[in-house]
Amino acid sequence: MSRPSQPKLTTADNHGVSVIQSQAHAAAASSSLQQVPQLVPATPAGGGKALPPSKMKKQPADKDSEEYRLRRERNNLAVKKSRMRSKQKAMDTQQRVNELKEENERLEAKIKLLSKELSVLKDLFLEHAHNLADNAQAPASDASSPAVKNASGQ
Amino acid sequence: MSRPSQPKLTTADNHGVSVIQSQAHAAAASSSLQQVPQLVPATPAGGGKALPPSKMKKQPADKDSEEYRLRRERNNLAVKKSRMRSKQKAMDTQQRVNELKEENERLEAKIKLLSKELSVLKDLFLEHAHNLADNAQAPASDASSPAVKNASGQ
DNA sequence: GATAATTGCGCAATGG
DNA sequence: CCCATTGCGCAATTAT
Repeated sequence: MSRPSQPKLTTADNHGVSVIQSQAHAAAASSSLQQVPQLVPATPAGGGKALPPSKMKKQPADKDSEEYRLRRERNNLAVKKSRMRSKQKAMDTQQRVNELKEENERLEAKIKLLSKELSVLKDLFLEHAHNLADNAQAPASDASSPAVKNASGQ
Repeated sequence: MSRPSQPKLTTADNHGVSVIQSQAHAAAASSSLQQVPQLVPATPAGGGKALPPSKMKKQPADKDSEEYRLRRERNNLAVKKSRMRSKQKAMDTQQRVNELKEENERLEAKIKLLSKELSVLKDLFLEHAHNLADNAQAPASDASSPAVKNASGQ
């Protein structure tokens, strides 16, 4: 699922199967399903007005009709477009996931770093606090007393 | 290995005559006629077939064949399954995006918090350092540290 | 080689 | 009315 090979196709006559248009039947298959042809509510003649909210069935879609063919083609185009978009969107979403994952890792790393820094600073603070306490208890020496001595307590 | 397919004209422009897929359902709705002219070589007689690199056309897929119908049905099932999965996957991906977004926000908030904490601690540190310096310079005063001004930055 | 999975495409119904 | 979406089937390809 990685190489969208081109859907190469050829002319209509290379496979013995492709049939061209001009087939005005909507037949139901034998066992399975198939769409159903519908009755024809005649042709809307005249000014084509007066369309009550009744059940109005569409004509069986004259496959030969120029109109029909035209609409079909347009729709096919629209379908193609829509599907393309859909696919594109999916890919974009996938990419978004990747980006977010990356971002996530970045943030996680940053958090780790900050935590570390914080931890160090806190330790320093505690150390200082102890020093101060010591100094308060034994304010004899004037300066330069980084050496830790007291080791009692908990 | 994989040979790139041939160029397939899929231009989104107007095709004069659209080639409809093989939809040669011969069955009629009203006037049922379940007789489809199928020209099938039937069972290959004779021994082995020597079909060298020639053009061998597939048979027009006998639509009436039980075999055919069976395969179609299976394929339809497979198709449905495949599409379902595809759709599901897309949804999952979308959801993943949402989750990651949330997670990111969470992390971002945490970073903000940690940064704040760090900033405070650093300020405190600087303050202390200044106090110490002051004490060293003027060790005569008692214990009245004036609020030091300081502006740390990042 | 057979079967299952994918993929492109067209049709029709339905929703804007 | 036109376009967009969507479910569905067919057939060709590809993967197992």
